[in-house]
Amino acid sequence: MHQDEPRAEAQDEPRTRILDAADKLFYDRGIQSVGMDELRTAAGVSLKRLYGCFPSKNDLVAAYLDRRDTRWRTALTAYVTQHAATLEDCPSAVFDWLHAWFATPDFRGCAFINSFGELGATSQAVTSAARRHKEALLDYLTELARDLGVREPALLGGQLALLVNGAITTAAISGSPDAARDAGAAARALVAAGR
Amino acid sequence: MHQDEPRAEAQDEPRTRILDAADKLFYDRGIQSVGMDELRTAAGVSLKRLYGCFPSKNDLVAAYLDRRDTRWRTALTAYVTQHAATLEDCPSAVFDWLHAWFATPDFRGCAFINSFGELGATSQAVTSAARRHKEALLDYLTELARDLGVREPALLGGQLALLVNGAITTAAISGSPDAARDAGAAARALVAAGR
DNA sequence: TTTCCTGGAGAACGTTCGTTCTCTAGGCTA
DNA sequence: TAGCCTAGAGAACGAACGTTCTCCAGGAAA
Repeated sequence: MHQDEPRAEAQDEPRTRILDAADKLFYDRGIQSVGMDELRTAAGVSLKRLYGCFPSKNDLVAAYLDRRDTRWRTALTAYVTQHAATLEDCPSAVFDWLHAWFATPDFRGCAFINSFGELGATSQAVTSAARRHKEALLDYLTELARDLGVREPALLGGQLALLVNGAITTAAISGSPDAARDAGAAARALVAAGR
Repeated sequence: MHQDEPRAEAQDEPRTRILDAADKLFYDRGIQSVGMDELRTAAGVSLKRLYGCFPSKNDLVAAYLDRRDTRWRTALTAYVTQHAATLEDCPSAVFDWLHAWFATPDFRGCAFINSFGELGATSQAVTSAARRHKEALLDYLTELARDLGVREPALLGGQLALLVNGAITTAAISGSPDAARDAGAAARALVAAGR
């Protein structure tokens, strides 16, 4: 007799396996480059079950982006709250986390920017997912700016978001994580100037 | 008898029409979403001539990116040299030009970032085209920083590039050109701090 | 007029994709 | 054991893609 997993986990284990495979493949190679058949193979799941969990590829893409949004922002905020000793250290911690991400071997830019560039013109769902993600990032950074007691928190928050997005795309295209350092320095200068 | 165009122009008129159609369609909807047949129709050219000018879609994509690179950077530098009264005005002029671009009705982000997100993982040609484009932009901004007599021109140039790329992606996803204003203000603050 | 060459229109080919359908094996209930 | 339901494996389908091929009209050359 084999060991049984807990009920709830076993229940959506296929769904999780599919999402794991989608996350890896879609992020690595882009959405249109990955077929449902390859996805099925990677997830180790039958086509019937794949379409049972996600009625269409669009649904799977939406779920992929949704899960990636929460995971990415959770990882960022967790790192910042854990590694920033003081409030003043928070902006630097953001870019430290980015630097570590950029140095990851399979880093390939922002999934939302990539998806938007690929499908934004044809898929309203992708566009709004990207918009929600970037708005949530902006909200977080604006809140951070507000906590810093800066003169115009909305302005600084927006500028930090520009630096984050610029660093991500630059690091992806250049293939080097250095952009995070320049961005961090710029962020510190902007915070200092905004007081 | 109809009027004859000049020889050289008539010679590659089909090529130009193809590139014009490719520029519009690829930029508007992404590369993989546009088929060669639709391109042929938009260019008003036979399939035979299309494949005579560009032996494969990859070649057309490369030519599309190449022409867009030179046009984009030419337009930027022309605007800056024309609208910046003093050297100090140059950074602001860069972001003024971006703002005007963002407000264009068919603005849809950076063609190179979009192409990279879509095909960077599968096409070495697209990756290196994007890399060359961003490096050329970085060189221009670094030169600009050097002319401003700043302490670390390479650092400031890189930071201006981050702001430019961040503003482009943010404007594209948010659908608003406001990012250019925040980026311009950040650029001025960074220039002032770098002296 | 006949022949030859160019180029256009679009049919055709082979592949790939998203999605559905068929067939079958195996486990549960009676 | 007999009947039934589930789910897996993968064939099948219709559409779309990149690319090539066929056919034919029309102009230049002799």
